[in-house]
Amino acid sequence: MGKTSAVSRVTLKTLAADLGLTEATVSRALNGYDDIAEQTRLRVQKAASAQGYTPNPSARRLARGTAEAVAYLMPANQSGVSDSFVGQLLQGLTESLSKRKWDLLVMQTPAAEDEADTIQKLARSGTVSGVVLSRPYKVDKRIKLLQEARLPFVVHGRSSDSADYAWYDVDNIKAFVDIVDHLVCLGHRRLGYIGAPSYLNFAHQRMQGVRKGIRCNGLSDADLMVEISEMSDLGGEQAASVMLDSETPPTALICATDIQAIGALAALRSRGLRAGVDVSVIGYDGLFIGKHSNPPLTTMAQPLAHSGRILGDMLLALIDGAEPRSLQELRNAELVRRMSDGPACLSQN
Amino acid sequence: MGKTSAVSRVTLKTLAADLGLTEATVSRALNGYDDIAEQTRLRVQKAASAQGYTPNPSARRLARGTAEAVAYLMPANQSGVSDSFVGQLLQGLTESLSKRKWDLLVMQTPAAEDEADTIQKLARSGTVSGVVLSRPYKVDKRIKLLQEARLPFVVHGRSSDSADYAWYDVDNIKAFVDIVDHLVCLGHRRLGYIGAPSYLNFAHQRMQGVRKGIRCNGLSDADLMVEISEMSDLGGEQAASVMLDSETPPTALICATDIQAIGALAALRSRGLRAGVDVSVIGYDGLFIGKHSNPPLTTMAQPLAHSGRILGDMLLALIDGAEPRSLQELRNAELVRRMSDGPACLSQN
DNA sequence: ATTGATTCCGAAAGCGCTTTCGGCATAGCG
DNA sequence: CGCTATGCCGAAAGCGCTTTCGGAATCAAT
Repeated sequence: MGKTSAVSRVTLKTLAADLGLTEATVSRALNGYDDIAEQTRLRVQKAASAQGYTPNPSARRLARGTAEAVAYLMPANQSGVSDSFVGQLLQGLTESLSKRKWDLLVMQTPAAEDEADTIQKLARSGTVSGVVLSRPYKVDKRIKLLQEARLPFVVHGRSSDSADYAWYDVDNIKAFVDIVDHLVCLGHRRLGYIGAPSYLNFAHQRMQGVRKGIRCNGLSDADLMVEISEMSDLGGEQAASVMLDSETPPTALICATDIQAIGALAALRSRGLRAGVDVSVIGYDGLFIGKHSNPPLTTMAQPLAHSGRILGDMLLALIDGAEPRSLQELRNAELVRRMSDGPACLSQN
Repeated sequence: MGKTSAVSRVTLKTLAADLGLTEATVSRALNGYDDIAEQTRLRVQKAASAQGYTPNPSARRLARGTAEAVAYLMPANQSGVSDSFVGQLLQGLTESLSKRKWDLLVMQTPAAEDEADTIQKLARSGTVSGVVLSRPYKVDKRIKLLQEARLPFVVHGRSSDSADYAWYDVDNIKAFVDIVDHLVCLGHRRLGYIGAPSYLNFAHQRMQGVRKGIRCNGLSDADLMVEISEMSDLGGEQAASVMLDSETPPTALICATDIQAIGALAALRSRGLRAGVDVSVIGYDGLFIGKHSNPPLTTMAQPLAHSGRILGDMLLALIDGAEPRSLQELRNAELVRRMSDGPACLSQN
């Protein structure tokens, strides 16, 4: 009862029998071998589509020894706020994979303990012939495991040692240097940085960018106040509060993510400070929602429009034998000025 | 070169050889058959984990005749704004499925033309043993196709005829009746409704809810102004603009989704109108971002915290043979009052 | 000691498909 | 007309696993 359809499947065997041919011949006819008479090929194709034949993927994969599928390793849901980019990424991935009619699996790497186990299983079982990994850690065991397992993979982002694998990333350092440049141009000299936990490599990179920007602009570490918070609006709000309530509050707040920046805006509002006038706030991500925050958020927008497709294409190339090192793509983020930044408020100096 | 690892896989055969047993015995030992001596079972399990044996899923699926996988049919990306709930849903689904170690595939139903084809292929190929469908249309061909294919499925939402399949949905009608009630209580008598395309059934339901609320409160159709827009901030803004610029603008705007509501807020601002004071705006979804809009958005929050897990559990139950009709769950949305609603502004009457 | 019931494992078939190999035709050549 | 090429298809093995069936031990019972 229930289990599976009572409808008799149409298999190669039944098809072949119907046509008076062998399974082998039908298979080759359908798979474009050139030792099949054009006429029979047509006959077979017609019958196949007429009877609605669809090859059983398990059988084909078993026989071919290939998975015809890749896995996307979802980032663990940090602090409640589910990542809105996941949907976009998946969409691009499916697009890319559908060209070969491959399947896309999504999995979550479980607790750190089981990480190794899970990935090794994934590799050894041959469930997939490739993996897309999102948001790597600074040192990411999963990457090492994938390398050891010789399972092709591409990373959305980079870990600290990114030389030997394929990745697609945004130049976080440059992005945050640019932010600092921008703020210094506006006259800001005391900056605050609201960072994210630095085991996430992008967070580390962004922090590096800020420090580099400070140096390049002739400022010193004393001019930079740093607070690390979790990646949520509340985290950003708390971090901003700490800085704003300090003795010499910064005149500009740089945030590792838009979510935190939006929290920072709330902190400003609750203190009667006007973002973009009294204190500048700049975020990173280019989230849609920044357009509607109060005030609209100035942000570094990262290009992730086609990242899913790009990652998918990279992975396919990799599986086809391309060199991982030849598949490394670095994009630039772009400053989107809205209303939360402005010239340094001199009265505060 | 590339393709697959050169590392010799450990299969049932090698394992069996190592142990001096038959593949059959090893298989049964690993799969909990009770005709295996406890002692040998232990021996086998030890060797298996020591050598890192992981069964080839394709082979197992082929032999067992079951897919051990389900598919999630992503909603087509309406108008650019990718749906943030997808990530959350997938997380819940993977959780639920991991209990059985099943795989989760994500696919997109392609253009309407290929819909039938795609679903029939999905069913006939036996790629998956179940499907989760999101955001159905008012009349949804996919549902009929899944029924005909006798492929177990659960729907996140409902189509117009929801009697015979399993679903998990929010009571949209009640939610919007409640919104109308709330606004009428606040003294509003001229309402505007910013709806979504009604081929999406939830949009249809919400519209019904509004109309019902109007009737129940003794108002007439003349008291309701309706604009349908696409589900985006711009759509909402345009729809709101039309209504606000009309001869007798409504004193309250009900929006089918938060995204549109946020657009409506923008329309208010650009006209110098204060949301919650001059005009009330209420959205639906309970999106996180509404907390930070300008002003914070009053909204009907739908419970989707565990929807993924619930849908997954439902699907598994269904595959186990449960009656679809016994797997229908209706939840209620909850009004979250923030700052965008308030008493009707009498001066406008 | 003989019988019948248990316990445990091996043998074998098969899931649906792919792919190599060989063989029978037919066509082309001298 | 005999020869080698070529075109086209069938036979068969095998991918790695599951599952039914039967048989060889071991045990308890008479």
